[in-house]
Amino acid sequence: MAKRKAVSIKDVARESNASLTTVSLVLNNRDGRISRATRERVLSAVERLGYRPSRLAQSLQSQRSGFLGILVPQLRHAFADIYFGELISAIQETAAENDYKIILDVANPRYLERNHHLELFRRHYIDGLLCLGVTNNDTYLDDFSDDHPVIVVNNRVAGIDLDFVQCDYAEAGRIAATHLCELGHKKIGYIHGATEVQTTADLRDGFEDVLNRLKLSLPTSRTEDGLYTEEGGAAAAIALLTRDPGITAIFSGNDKMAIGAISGLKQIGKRVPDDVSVIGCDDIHHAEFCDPPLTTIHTPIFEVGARACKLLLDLISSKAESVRETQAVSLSVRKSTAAPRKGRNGATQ
Amino acid sequence: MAKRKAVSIKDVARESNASLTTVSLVLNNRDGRISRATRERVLSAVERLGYRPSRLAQSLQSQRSGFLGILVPQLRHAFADIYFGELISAIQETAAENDYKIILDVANPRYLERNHHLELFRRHYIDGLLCLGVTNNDTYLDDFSDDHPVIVVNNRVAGIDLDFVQCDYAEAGRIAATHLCELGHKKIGYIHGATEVQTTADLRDGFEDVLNRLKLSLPTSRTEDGLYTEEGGAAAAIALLTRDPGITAIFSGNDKMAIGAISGLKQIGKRVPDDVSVIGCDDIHHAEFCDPPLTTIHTPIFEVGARACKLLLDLISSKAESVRETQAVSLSVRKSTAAPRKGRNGATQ
DNA sequence: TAGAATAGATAAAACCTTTTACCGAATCGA
DNA sequence: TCGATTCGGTAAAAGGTTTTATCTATTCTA
Repeated sequence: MAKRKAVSIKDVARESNASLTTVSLVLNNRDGRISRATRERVLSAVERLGYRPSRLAQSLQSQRSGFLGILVPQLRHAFADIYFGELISAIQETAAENDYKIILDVANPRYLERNHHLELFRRHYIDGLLCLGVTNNDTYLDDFSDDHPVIVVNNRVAGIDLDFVQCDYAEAGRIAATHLCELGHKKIGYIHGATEVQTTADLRDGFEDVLNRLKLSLPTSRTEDGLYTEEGGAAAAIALLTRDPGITAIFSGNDKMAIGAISGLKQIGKRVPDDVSVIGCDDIHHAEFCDPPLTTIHTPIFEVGARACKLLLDLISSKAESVRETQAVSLSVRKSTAAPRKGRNGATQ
Repeated sequence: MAKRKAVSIKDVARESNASLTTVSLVLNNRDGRISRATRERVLSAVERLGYRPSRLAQSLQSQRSGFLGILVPQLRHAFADIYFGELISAIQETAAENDYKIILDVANPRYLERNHHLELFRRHYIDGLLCLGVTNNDTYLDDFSDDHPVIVVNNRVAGIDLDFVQCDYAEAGRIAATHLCELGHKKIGYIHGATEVQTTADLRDGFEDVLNRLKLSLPTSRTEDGLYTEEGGAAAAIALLTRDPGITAIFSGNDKMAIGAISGLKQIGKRVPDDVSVIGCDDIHHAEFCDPPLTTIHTPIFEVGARACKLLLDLISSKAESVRETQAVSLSVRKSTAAPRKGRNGATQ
């Protein structure tokens, strides 16, 4: 691993009998002031030496790093999560198309305590930041001053005035409720994720909204925390059905928990959708391949990621002042929901 | 977004009536040459001004970027894949512990054609590179010269002499074959992933090795490509059983395809494991929550990622010269494998 | 008290670009 | 032929660090 010294613009200048400036001008195509002969001489020297400008020096000079940061929360192996993966894919693709590179950071307590999130800007690591998996407890978002381009992706933070791009989770809740009610369900259980996530609150609001309008309530006895995980979803479903065997349908705050719920229901001898319907939210790739294939609300996660990245770039280049966008969602009907069986239909209990 | 000028070391020097050098010396704790009084004066100015050294300037000076690159292949939404996610989690965690940050790049054809992978080093983006999801077709790996720290993660490349950290896939194949044979299976199908991946070849070699030793062959008729996806796994399982209904067990090159295979088998009325046993490889988190829970080979992916990152850092700091490591794998028995039913046991066909 | 040693601080070079301001030579108009 | 353009090119500053070599007091030794 012997580091041979990197070739710099000086070497090119010497090799081509031109000045530093001339080389730089040629390379950056600054107005056509350089003669054809000189240009070719420089270019051939560049080729010969294999010269490539140092991005460190360029960034230092231009005061732009060319990096975008992605900040994800600390979860069990954060990046192994399909939801974050999808967002990150979208962001990196969009960034690459615009000649930006992506830096990945995990906002664990130690990280925040040491103000590493602020260092990101202060020490010129990045030109803009995308925050994923944010909750209402993430007060560190308040630290970012107005002149730091920051966008919250697929979420909002109650009480903090930040730019965001999100899906319409209130509408998602309404669609799920409407679907189940139209099938004839009356006693519907709800498995929720972390309540400190704003979109989770939106989802529930939309869901309850429709239920209330139809005079169907959502008592806390039909509500369980599924911890956003498969295990949690399974446990929640079992708890719900044990407490209230009259439940004929379950709405789960995400697909992971929905898949867990189906597995939990099977464990206690319930068939899906014959005995209990299950509807999820997200439409992860895997949803199509469970047994039964999962009916769910499709949320355009990839598009949200791509859009957030694009708008962040606009923020950086001052093409935009403020970003607040909400994307439409839709129902994706598969095999995990059906009409309740006659005779068990709510009235039994 | 009015950018107020960032405070530099010069400002601190002025504010504290000291020279640039003194400030730098204080900040970097260079030998105790600075008097207590001066040190405090400087530190208080730093505090007052909120000064943080520019990492661009530091990197330019030190010729170390403080970044590690992760290069992943272009797949459908690469980062949404659990396998890559797990590796990336491990790498980012290890990097952060060592004060390195992670840059994410996707090696699509355009990227490689423009030699962006070489620019990574030449233009001082990164100090070292980790290549994920590499195949034997990835000749671009040959471009990296000896003085560029590069490690291939959980793979090798036939014919190219590169550093790597991997799981013992040959052993994984042997374990799977042994498990199925011990249960009494004779006609075993095999769903493979991309044949251009070296570890896939290792896996098959180990698998066939045991089969051959027991005088059980693996004819091509019992072999199908599952494309590494759930859909592919489902289609492959259906194809296998259609072609040879006597098959009583299937070994799948990864868990995703195994889960797809189970779903495919159900579609054609086969029960798992009653009619057909299925064993996977990887032990992804989800494997525990399928129906039935998947028997699989546990590969320590997270550890491989962490180890690869650690060794890359050793390479960078010249603590290591060359890296070649193979991690042990183990059998994780769940509910998707069982002894074949009497009377259908191979002899039928 | 002269000379040496030491403590404390600094000027300047180096890292590598881009950009501004300037200079000399050739060309042009009158 | 003189003055003004234009053309081709360059020196130098700026961007923010770290480090080396150097300088000036002060204290110590003989």
